[in-house]
Amino acid sequence: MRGEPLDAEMIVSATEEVLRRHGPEKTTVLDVARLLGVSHGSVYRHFPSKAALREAVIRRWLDRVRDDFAAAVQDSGPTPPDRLRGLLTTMFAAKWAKAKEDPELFATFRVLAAEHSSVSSAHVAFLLAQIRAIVADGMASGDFARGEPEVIARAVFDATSRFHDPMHAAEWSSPEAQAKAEGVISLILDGIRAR
Amino acid sequence: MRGEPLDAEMIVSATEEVLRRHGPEKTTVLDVARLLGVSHGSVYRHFPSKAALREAVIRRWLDRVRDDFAAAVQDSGPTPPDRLRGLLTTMFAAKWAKAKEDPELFATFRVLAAEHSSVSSAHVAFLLAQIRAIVADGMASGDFARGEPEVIARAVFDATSRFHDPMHAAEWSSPEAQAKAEGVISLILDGIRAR
DNA sequence: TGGATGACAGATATCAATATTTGTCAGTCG
DNA sequence: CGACTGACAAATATTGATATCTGTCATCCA
Repeated sequence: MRGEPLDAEMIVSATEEVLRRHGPEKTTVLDVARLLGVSHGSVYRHFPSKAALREAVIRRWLDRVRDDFAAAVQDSGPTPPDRLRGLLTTMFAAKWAKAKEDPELFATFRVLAAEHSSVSSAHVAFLLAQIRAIVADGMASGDFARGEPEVIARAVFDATSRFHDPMHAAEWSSPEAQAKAEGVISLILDGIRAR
Repeated sequence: MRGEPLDAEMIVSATEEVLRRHGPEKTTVLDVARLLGVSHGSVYRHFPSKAALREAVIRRWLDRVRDDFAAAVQDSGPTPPDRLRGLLTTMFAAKWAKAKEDPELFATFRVLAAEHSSVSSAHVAFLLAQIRAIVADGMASGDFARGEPEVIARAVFDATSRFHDPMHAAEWSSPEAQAKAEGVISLILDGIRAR
């Protein structure tokens, strides 16, 4: 029935497709197997449980978001303040665009991310590291006031939750969202700038 | 069966009681009428719909929160930076305490607040006004950098969403919550301080 | 021999029949 | 008279009988 041999990657792709079509509530292992033209027993040969399969899907999804984001962030500006502003702006824009273009799919991945919090913690850790790197640079160059980069990066992340946490996705379509984000970014940049 | 005449206030209190006992999903107008010893038709004499009744409940609840909060905020400190820190700290502490002491009831009011967004917008407007007053004072006294108090207050409010928005209540019980809040408050205070 | 299958038990979801609730209003009673 | 009642239609929720799904495993077959 199929030419290729069945592997984990194929199963994850098929699961993503079913999730896209039916949403997180209605996707069953049986649907995934059906799409692949195999029995559901075969899926269980590659993943120990439905939960593990869903976790693999959200992990791959977040890995792709990470790669896209890393690519988009390259060229922000020369000085740390500009780069931090660029990083945050890019981060918000990327999430807002995804949420807007396909709200259903975005909600689906939000459910999966909530289900597998350790995977999303890793994603948060990555974003935090990006911020911390710029903060540390800025402290070294004298653009930012000295302090603990880890702590400052965390504060920047927390202060901007409203603009990057998927929990707030419903607010992102509001017309003031952009202005609010800029207000908070400016406040933060003033907060960490050297005096 | 009852000594007192039936009025809107009694009905709101009874509704609050039923909500406390059964949660928002399971409270019916019939339950409320039963608790009061009247027919449900009598309730409809005072409120045009179940939604209007629920709105009255959330409005009274938020009015009480506002009064408690206004009382608690009186004595924060002499200078605007101290007062702003005090205001935010008090605001977070008040909400965190409520959420911790009775999470079910807190969740109930969260549902009602989401249902009647205009009522909660009014509450947000009150909190914003409190922040704006201190920000404006600080600008006048020279403690804070000059700017548009309205805009700055909004940025302060948005940057601290994570610590006051009931949406994030689940995170408030985490041990790092306090430290995160302090990190963001410090960042903000540095951001608005005069240079 | 090792990946794939499908029958199976227990858990979960679906669906239609039934019961409850919302909101109205003509009528009761103090 | 005017606050209150309770019968009622339409909307919504509950229930329990039925169907589907998850996860296991003895068996198949390439």
